[in-house]
Amino acid sequence: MTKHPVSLKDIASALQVSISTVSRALKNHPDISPEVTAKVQSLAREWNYSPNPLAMGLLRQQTKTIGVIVPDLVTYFYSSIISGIEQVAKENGYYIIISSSNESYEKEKECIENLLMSRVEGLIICLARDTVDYNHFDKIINNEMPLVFFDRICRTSEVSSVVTDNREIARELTIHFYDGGARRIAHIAGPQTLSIAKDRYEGYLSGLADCGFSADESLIKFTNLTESEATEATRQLLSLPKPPDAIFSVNDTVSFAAMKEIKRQGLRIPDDISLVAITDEFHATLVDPQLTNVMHPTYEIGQEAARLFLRQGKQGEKMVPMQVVLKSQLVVRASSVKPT
Amino acid sequence: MTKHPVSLKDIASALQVSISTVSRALKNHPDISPEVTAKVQSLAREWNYSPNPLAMGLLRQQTKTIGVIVPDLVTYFYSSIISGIEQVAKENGYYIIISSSNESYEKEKECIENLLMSRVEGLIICLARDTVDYNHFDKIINNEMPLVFFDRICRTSEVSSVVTDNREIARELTIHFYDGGARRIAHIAGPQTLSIAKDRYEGYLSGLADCGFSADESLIKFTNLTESEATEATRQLLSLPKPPDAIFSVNDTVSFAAMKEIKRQGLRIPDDISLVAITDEFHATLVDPQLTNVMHPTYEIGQEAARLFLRQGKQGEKMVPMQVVLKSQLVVRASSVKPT
DNA sequence: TTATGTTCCGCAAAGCTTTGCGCAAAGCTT
DNA sequence: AAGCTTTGCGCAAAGCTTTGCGGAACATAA
Repeated sequence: MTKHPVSLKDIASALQVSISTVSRALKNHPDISPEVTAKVQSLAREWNYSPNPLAMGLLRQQTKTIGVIVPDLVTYFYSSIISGIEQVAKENGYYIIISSSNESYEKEKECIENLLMSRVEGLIICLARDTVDYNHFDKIINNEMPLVFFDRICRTSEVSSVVTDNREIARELTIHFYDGGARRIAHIAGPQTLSIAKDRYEGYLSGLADCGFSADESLIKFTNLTESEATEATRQLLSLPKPPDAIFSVNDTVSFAAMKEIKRQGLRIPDDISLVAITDEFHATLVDPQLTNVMHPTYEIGQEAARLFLRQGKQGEKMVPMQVVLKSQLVVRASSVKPT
Repeated sequence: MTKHPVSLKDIASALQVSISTVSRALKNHPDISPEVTAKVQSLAREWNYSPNPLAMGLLRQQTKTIGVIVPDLVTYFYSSIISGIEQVAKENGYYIIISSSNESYEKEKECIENLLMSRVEGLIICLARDTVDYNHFDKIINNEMPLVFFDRICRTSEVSSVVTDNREIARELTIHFYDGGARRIAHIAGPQTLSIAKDRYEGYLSGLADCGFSADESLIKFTNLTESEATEATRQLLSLPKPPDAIFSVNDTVSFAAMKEIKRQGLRIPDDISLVAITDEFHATLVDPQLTNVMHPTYEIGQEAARLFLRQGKQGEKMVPMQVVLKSQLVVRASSVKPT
């Protein structure tokens, strides 16, 4: 049993032919006689030969590797997006290296450096929460290296991206609250430097307007998306002289923090407060009452991001940044329908 | 701006010295004069040189890559274990390639083939649910390639592994039910081909014995760990003439399926039925009532698995399979304490 | 001046694969 | 039989890095 993987050289010396002959025989090159070809192929199969990706990479000057940076690894949202990326990547012969920025700007820069050192062919990135300037992408963009942002994006005129229709769904959702009987609709927002947070905030305002309301400053709380700030924001909202009768929270972390705080105070959902979560079906149906939720097509986001990436890799010519917008879905459950 | 990453050759030709001189200068080899060393290092820094991992891999005959196979990617349990692996791997200059077996035996074999073709240096694996024979690891074991199992393990006399104290925690948990007032303690078990399922089942029996009970066949249901079978098992238990007053479910999927079904039938937790979940804190505290849970040290499992892996890689001599057992923690919350 | 010793650097091979080109032998034509 | 084509294979370079060894240039000693 060979300790090391078998190479063309091994086959060549076993068969007393040259390495080039083996290489050609394996791809049925017409220069090689049928007899030799047969012998080579049969031995290659028997010994389970497969080309050394390192050597191929060196030769072709490509690593067939995509770097992926996400704010965290353990959330369903990101892990299922990664699954989507992985599937398309694998189908096209690519590997992915996954890094987590832990929502930190510094860590994000570090990840990029590391991935570039690993010679990834390009990057698929979801911005960290703390990322507020975008110059660290200069090097990548200038080198015309494939780059795709998803969910939290920036520099859209230069970089392709995949997003969901955040503005629109936030608007729908706000109107849904109104239709469900809510009249004081609060919003726990995220940092306005973050594209998704900004879009959802604007959608919220737009929805309010559609319902004939103007924004009430006291019903809008900005957070940094942490559980503790979200809890605090909820607490403040609930202690208002006239508390909200519905809360639209900007993402899943905030949604669940709000829900916990509402329950902790002994308030009833949706009777006292309607709630919508941005999360997946599993989590939405896990709790009582089941949560109306905005479901993102996470797997598809990943797939689209990978496809966008691959498209960039191909056309060496003129790269036109593209933006793919996927539709989220509002699934109405008990948490947002007030008893009549 | 160079389109391609800078190589030793680029620096060498810019400085009119040989490639070997550049290589040596970068590592402060005494053969190289201080002047040349200084020039080389300064240009290397300026041009942001970093060695090509492909070339290094080819030279050293190592890819610095660990293949990781998990049953699924989107569960907190596995994704946080992967985080742990990733951290230790990165610290030691290793990359990881993650594959999902989707709980399928066939897919697991396929993943192994693919990873071997990618020239991973070894594998860290959690067995798929459907894996019932273990011959597909022969090739890896015979080649003395580093291999570590975690959580769901096999061939322990040949392969190192990381597990939690399943038997013991299952026993404790059963006794905890008894102490909490339960007298008909049911168990929704998993396939007995799976090490963890078997261990927990045995721990359950042992705990019952400690409480002076013998096992009641009707209170034990075997499932394949899917949500649907778990729901069905719960339904059967609840429809017994004398239904259980506590349910110990073998894993998180089953735990939540059981909880949902119990609630669907309008039964109260813990008043009618006590429940313990095997899950993380986030999920345990998300629901009403908060669930007593068995918390696995997931991140540490990943770290330990990676460390075991690295230890194997080093000592080329005699490889002694090691088993690391980590302690799980039983965190008591409302779901298992019956009102007195 | 010659022999010996340093100092400082380059050559080349190895690791694996692909591919343009060259070359020998065999077959064919006239 | 001489010249041409075809067939079938090998050489070598390129992609990047490390490292043993050889060697030129200079310095020192006798």
